[in-house]
This record gives sequence, structure tokens and C-alpha cells, in this order.
Amino acid sequence: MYKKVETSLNFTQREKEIEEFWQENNIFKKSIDQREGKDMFTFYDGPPTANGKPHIGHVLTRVIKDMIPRFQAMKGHKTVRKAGWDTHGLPVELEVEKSLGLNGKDQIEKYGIEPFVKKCKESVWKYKGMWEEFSRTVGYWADMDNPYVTYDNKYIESVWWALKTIWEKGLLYEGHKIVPYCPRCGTPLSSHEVAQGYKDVKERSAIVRFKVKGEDAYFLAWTTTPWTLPSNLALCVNPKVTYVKVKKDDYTYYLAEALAEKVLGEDFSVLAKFTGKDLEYKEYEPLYPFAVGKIKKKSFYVTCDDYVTTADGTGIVHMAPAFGEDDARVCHKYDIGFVQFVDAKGCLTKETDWEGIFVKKADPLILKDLKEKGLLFDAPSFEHSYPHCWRCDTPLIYYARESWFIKMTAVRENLIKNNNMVNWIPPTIGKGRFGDWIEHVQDWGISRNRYWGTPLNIWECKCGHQHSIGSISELKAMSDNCPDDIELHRPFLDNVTIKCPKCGEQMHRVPEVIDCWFDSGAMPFAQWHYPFENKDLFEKTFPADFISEAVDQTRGWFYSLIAISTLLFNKPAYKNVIVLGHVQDKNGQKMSKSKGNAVEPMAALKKHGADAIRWYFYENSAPWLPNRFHDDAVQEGQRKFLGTLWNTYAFYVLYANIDKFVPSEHKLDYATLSVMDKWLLSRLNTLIKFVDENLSAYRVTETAKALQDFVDELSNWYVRRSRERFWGKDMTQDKVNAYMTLYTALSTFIKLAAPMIPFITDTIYQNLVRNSYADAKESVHLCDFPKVNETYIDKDLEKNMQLVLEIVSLGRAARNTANIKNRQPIGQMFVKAPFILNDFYKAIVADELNIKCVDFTDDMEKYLSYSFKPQFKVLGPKAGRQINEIKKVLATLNGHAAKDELDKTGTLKVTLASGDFTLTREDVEVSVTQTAGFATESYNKVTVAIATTLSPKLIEEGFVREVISKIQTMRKENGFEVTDRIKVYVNGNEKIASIVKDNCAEIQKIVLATSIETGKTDGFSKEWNINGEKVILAIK
RNA sequence: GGGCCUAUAGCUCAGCUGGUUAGAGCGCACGCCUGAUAAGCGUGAGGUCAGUAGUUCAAGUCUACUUAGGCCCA
Repeated sequence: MYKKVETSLNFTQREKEIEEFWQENNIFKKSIDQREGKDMFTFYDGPPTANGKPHIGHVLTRVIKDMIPRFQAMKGHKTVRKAGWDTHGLPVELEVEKSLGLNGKDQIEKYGIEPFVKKCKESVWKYKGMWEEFSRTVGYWADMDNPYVTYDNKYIESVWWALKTIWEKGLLYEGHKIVPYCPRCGTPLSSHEVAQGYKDVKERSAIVRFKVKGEDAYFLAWTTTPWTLPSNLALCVNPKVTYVKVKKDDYTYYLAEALAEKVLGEDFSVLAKFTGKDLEYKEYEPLYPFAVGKIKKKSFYVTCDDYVTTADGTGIVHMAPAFGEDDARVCHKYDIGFVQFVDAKGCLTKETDWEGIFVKKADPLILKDLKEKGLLFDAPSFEHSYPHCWRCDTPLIYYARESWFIKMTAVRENLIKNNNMVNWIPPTIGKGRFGDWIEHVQDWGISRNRYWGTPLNIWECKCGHQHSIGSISELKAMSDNCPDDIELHRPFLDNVTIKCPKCGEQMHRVPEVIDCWFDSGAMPFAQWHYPFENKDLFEKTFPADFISEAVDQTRGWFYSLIAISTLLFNKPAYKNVIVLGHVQDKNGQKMSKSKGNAVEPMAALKKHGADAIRWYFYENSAPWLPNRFHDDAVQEGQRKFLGTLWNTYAFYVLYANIDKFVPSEHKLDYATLSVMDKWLLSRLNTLIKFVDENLSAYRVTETAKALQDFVDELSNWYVRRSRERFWGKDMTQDKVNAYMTLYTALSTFIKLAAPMIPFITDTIYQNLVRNSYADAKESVHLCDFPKVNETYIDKDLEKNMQLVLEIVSLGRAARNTANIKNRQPIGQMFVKAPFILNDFYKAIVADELNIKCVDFTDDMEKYLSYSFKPQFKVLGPKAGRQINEIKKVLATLNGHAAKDELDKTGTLKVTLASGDFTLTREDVEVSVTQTAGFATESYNKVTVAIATTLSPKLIEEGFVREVISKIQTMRKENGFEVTDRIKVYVNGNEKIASIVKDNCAEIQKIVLATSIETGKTDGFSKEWNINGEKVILAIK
């Protein structure tokens, strides 16, 4: 016996039970262990930061990350998935700063790095419990007991190994990096911090005259930051833009042609035209003498770069390599020198004439000075949005800092090659957003002037020697003062010195820690402490078969993984990646706490259940598109899909229990099955094939839609059409067939859907399968994924049934337009279709539509007429612009006559203004139009016509069906059991009484009546209006 | 400011290489069914395919620009 199935849709309670069942019986572990020795399928989990709470977007990432490995596990692979935690980085430090009431680096150092770092380490686990509960509730299977943790000594040691390897390849170097910098706080800001502080400000910009060397002419160059002019070393033009040499008043200028009028007014004459490229390497005289003699490299000439635009200014840009990222990059490209006449407090230095003056205060002084020297052309006001420090509101400056880089530009070709090996889903991201970006890859600035992170493993000596340490044992071997239990963090490591192999002095570690993206990108090997341990395991699990994260990770984790794997192994780190869109609110707005539109994930999970939410994300739309999330949308899928599945399962259990049907005692005997059964099995196996192919190719939405369609067909066609077979008293072969077919469909389906909706499928499995088969696997998730049985797939059968469904649908529409309800039998229906169905299918149509006789015919002329229009795809190219006239003429043709002509001659001649035009059968589309005496409907190539005139006999039959229906309703309303015998009374209407008398035997049989009496009532009675006739019916 | 993505019915989404009646589900209205019934089925109304201009015999689909939202980078 099956456990009785609650028809309530209380999914969350049942999910909790399954969650506990998995927990108690180690189902996840078993799902991996039972595949020992099988091919590996590797999934890498991108580590979340545990000091942030899970949000609804994590539900999407987790359900995608979970589903693919579950599927691959059922396909027979050993699918190891290690969970991970991202624990380093600025967000953690900021969180701790806030909680300690600290503000800025000075205060942190006053507080002490050691206690600060200790707090960081603790803070990381603030929401660990919440994450674990969250993961359990959504059904996310990953090894949470042995996660990788990026702050772990072993993890850091692996990262060190990687850095040393890169160092030894000569790809790790020290250089300048332009960073947004707060001169008051003395610290660079992260892009996230910068974004918080943009403000619109109005400032003076400067258009400055740079004297061309050896020519009585000037370059007009523009800058929004006059304080950078003393540090000027070059000018830059766009090589593709047109520049002009013009005469204005007494001066000769160079500037962009497009901006000449805007800058100079109308009164000037053009002397010559150049492209930007023509101006390259043209020299000019330094604006200020400060840098002259201090730099050895050749400077003070024109450079070319695409970043210069003609949107503002003059098309010529002044360059100071210390104060702009583009400036630094272009000057680096041209091997120009470097000066930085601003100190760390944001004041100009003693090399200039404005020593000690803050840059923003120096702006007007410099403008004044230039004006006096006659070098200032103009100083227009300029409004733009400029970043300010979010802490102290000081305007930020872009400022060069000493920084460590990985020379990604050196491995660019390999990066591109490796990226091309990745299967990006969708492909456009791999080609576009990601591919374009790595085409122009820049060196990776990996150092951070912070405290809580993997320390950069470079030691420096006064003699200039640098050494990279690659392991703890190497450190200990080279150091006299390394504690035995050294923790690889600041400040502990800052005190460890090593002996310089060159000069014998003590070497000190550089103060920087590294970008935490390097940590997470190192996870393929660092999670296994490779190469110090688990060499085999790493090699077997690299690269990953599959990863998935949201689109914001393109330049984050997706990049750091492939960057590091290219540097170390020259391979991509992953083979397949699903890029996910962000989850937005119901209006397509970004969710955020401040807007108050953020959905709390645990609350949503509690309300709808995990399966419903999982299903929403799978089915709703392509994973890479932004998902709008709100409650109603989730409920829809729950009712339609989960509810229907559950109902179908409940139906099976209800009757199987009544009949004490046990599937293990029977066999599915294909030869004896009805067409309906064979149809369902054909659909089922088509579905298996489809799901297998699509999930193997990471096509999520397509799979979900196919599963949903199948459940709909199973419930609303197979079960509905087959219900009566379950009602019979005896266990006939046909009844066994119905049970076995439905059982097979259900028990197979839950395996197909198990990766997506793991809870409900296991709930059903426990009752449906484990209850019947003693040797069944413990959980649906330990089963093998179903294999398609091609012999059950009968495409013709599916095609025929599809036509049945179309005809039925049209028939119902025709009934509706004719206003004849279903209980009223109809005598005749004609059908025109591309192919003809046999009697079995016709019987289904007849039964479903309550029609006596269904016939196929091509000759529908009696019931309808034809209309013609061009088959545009075929005729369009042939007829060209005549096509609209042809369309008009076709619309006026006599349908029957034209059809005749087409049938007899195979062509159709139409007369146009320009002469005759002969159309072939392929050129026109023939459709049917309305009629008289029949109700017709057509769709695609199928047309139906039902006879709307009803004979007295049919009307009588209609009455009989009505009476039966009312009596059945009364049986139920009055609590009779299905098997109870009743007495029936009919009173108060002669017409009905006589019809009932004439059909007494039939009615008695169906409603299980022992007698029918007219003219009196007894027992439960009720007045009914049957097709306009009032009558009292009673039963006892 | 730059790059990329998105915009189709009240809501959530389909719509293949351009082919003329733009589909589905939900919601709504009406009806049907009634031994899965706090279920099921059907029909209908709802669309200037974000806007503007262009290419074409033909544009939701191609091009350019604009608007709104998103992601990344300045």
C-alpha cells in the first residue's frame, strides 16, 4: 500500500522532511561515493564572501550550480564539489572598521594591525550559519564540511607557489599604477568607494599654448586639471582624427578640425590639414622648466592614441604620466619619462613654484601664471562629475603609486587561445564582453596597500636584490627568525626576515598584500593545497567541466581563473560556463536595501518552497537574461507544474490503493498496450532523449519547458482520457496496462526532473518506488538517469495524436461559436487535414467532442469556401513589387472557381494592370472561410466543420445526458458512496418524464438506480432547470 | 564619458537565416466539465512589437539615432 497522498499543496513542510532525510542518511555523500572509479565531472564553486548575507540572486546562482552536477551525477559521473569561502579583501576590512568605529588607515595602525586582523578573521564567519541554512534549504549540494578557505595557511601557501612561479617566469614586476587617491586620508580608494562619491562640480579648465619646436606655431591643448600642467611630459592626439593648422589673429595654431570653430570662433583661416598620425613625434617646448634635466628619456613630443576624442576641448590632450591612467599608459607605450610634482598630501612639491600648496588651490595660481606668460589661450568653465572621498569629502586626485603587476600583456595570445576553448553560455559574452576585453588586456595590478589579505611573497634587500618565497619550508630555510607556527598574514610575516643571498644582509618583505581576486582565481589548485598535496586529484579535476556565476564576474572570477590558469598551465580553467543575469524586482529595477525592494531569500523560500523557486528560475527565461522576481510569478509555476505533477501522482496513488495495485507484481507488456499507452510511452522516451541532450549541452530553459509540457500532456490528456480505465471492477489486462503505463511515466519522470526539483521528486520517489521495490535505491538522487528506449518512440503515433489534439481544439472552438454545449451530442463533423486518421483516433475525437460521426474529406465545398493570398516567401522574390497588386486581386477571386482552376491546371492566372501573371500552387496559400449551416474553424492546415442542426433524437439524447449529470451531482452532494444503489424520482415536467421513461434502462445503469418513478418525489429532492425545462429530481 | 546587454498583451516570457492574421502561460470576462473536485477544460477581450528615421516588394526581426533599465569600466 502507498502512503496516502495529501492533496494539499503544502510543499515547504514536505521539503523540510526530505532535507532531514538527506542529512540523516548522507545521501549527498553517497551520490558521490557510489560513483567511485567512474569518470569525474568537475564543478568549481565560486566562493561567496561569508561576511555578506545571501540575497535572492544567490538563489539563482545556487540552483544552476546545483542542478548541472546533480544531473551529471545521475549520468554516472563522480562529481566532486567542494564549497569555498572568500575571506580576504577590502569589504571585510571596511566592515571591521565600521564595527570598531575606526576611520582610515592611520586609525587602524593606531589600533594595531594584529588585533585588527584578528577581528577580520572572526568577522568573516559572521553569517556562516545563515549561509549553511540557506544552502540546505534551496537544496544546494556541495561539501560544506571541508570547504576551502582563502585565509587558510595551506591555501595561501598554494597561492605563494603560484606567485613564485609567475615571478620566476619574469612576469611579476613593480611599476606605477594610477589610482584614485584621497590626499587627506593618504589612501587609494577602491572603485566601489569612488563610485559612492561622485558630485557635479564647476571648475575652470585650461586651453594652453604649447610652442611647436622650430616653428612659429602652437598646439592648443586642453586639460580639466591645471595642477597637472607642471608635470606635463607629452601631448596626445587621435591618429585618425583630422587636424588643422590655422591662422587666428597673430597666432598660428594646431587643433582638431571638428573643434576649430568652437574654440576659435568663425574668424580664422586654414593653412593646412593633417591626420593625427602626421603629427606624431612632433616636438614642442616644455611649458615649465621643472622637469627638464630630471628625466633622461626623450619627452615633450606628440603621441597618438585612440582614447582622445573630439567631444570636448581641442582634440589635443596634455599628458602627465603621474596623474591619469590613459596618460600613464600612453607614456609607457612611447617610453616617455616620469615626474610627479605632487606629494602624498596632495601638495605641489619644491621642484615647482608652488611648493606646499594643495592642488585644487594651485589651479587658479597656475592659470594666472600662464596668463601672465601669454601661454593661456582660454580658461572656460567646465561642469562635470568628479569623485570625492566618501569619508571626508576631499576631491580625489588620480595619483601614481608604486604597485606590483603581473604582465598579462605578455600572455595575451595564450589568453585569447584559451578563451576560445571555453564554451560560453551565451556565446556572445565569451566573444563580446569578455573576448573584446582580453584582446586589450592590461597588466594586472595585484598589490594592495592594506592589511587583511594574502601577503605578497616578495622580500627586498637594501642592495636591491629581490626574492620570492614559494613555500613555508623555503621561508623557514632562509630565515633565522621565522616562528615554527608562522601564520601567513600581516603583521606576523612582516617581522620575518631572510638572509640576502647576494650581500648577506637581512631582507624585508614588501608591505603589500595581494588582490583577493587572485585568491579566488587560484582555487582550482589552492583548494587542494597543490602542489604540496593532492597532485593526482588536482590533475584529474583540472580544468573544471562546469562553472557558473552572474555576469558581474566576467572581469572578476571568470577572468582571474583563466588568467592564472593561462599563466601557470597555459590552459583554460573551465570548459563550460553559464553566465547568469541579475535578479531584479518586479519593475526591472535593481534590488537594494535602500530602495526597500530587496527580497529576503529565506522568507521567499519559506513562503514558496525551494522547488517552486528553483523551477521559476529554470523555466522563466534564459539564465543569462535579467530575471524579474516576485511572488506571483513563482506561484504560477508552482500551481501549473508542481501542482499538476503532484495531482497526477495523487490520482495514481488513490486508485492504486483502492485496487491494491503493486507494480512489482506486474510487467509492462508493450504488445498488449492500447494506442493511448503507447503514445504516452513514446512521448516519455522522446522526452528522455530531449532532456538528456539538452542538459548535457547546458540548455536549461528548453529542458524545463519540455518537462512542463510533458506533465501537462500526462495529466490533461493521458490521465483525463484514461480515467475510466481505472474505474472498472476487475483487474483486466487493460487496467493493468493503464496502471503500468502511468506508473512507468511517473517513476521515470521524477528521475528526469530530479536535478531541477530535487525535493518533490524524492518525496514522490520514496512513496512510489521505494514502497514497491525492496531493492530500489535509497533516494531518487542515487538513481541512474533514465536511458531512452528508442523502440518505444513512434513518431507517426505522436504526429497522429498531435492532429487529434488540434482537431479537438478546433471542434471545441466550433462548438463555442455555435453555442452548443458539450453534453448536447452533435451528429456530424467533417475534417480536412494534411493526412487522414484511422478509426481509433476518430473515435477519440468523437468521444471527446460528443459527436456521432467524424469524417475526413478534402472536398469541403459544401461547408465552406476558399480564399487565397500570396505565399510571400516564395512569390516575393519572383513578383517583386507586383506582389501587393497580386494580393489585392487574389482577395477578390471567386473561391470555388479559383480552387477548381488550381486543381485542374495546377496554375492560377490573375490579371494585373501590367498584364497577366501565372501563379503556381506553391505561390499561393489557400485557406478556408466561413459557411452556412455548419460551424467551421481552421488553424494552420486543419479545418473542421460541425453540423449545427440538431435532430429531435439528438436533442432527446442531450436531455438524457443532462438528467444523468444532475442525478450524479445529487448523489455526490448527498453523500452517497460510489457503489450505493439508489431510487430515482422525476416530477413536475411531462416532457422530461417521458424522455426519462424512454431511456430508463440506460439511465438506471449509469447512475446505479434500481428504479425510476415519475410523478412523485421521495428522499433528497431538488429543482433543476434543464435546457429551459423546470423539473424536480429526487433520489433515495 | 566608453563598451556590452535588455525593451513584444495588465503581468512573466517565446518569436529560427526579414515573408504580411505577432504566439504561450498567468490574470480578467464568459462558458464547459463534474467519480483527480479548495482540481480540470475551452472561448474571448487585451499589442502603433519603447520612440524616430532609414534599407526593402515586405521590418518585431536589418541599419542609425533617441529614451528607459541593467552590467562592467572610467
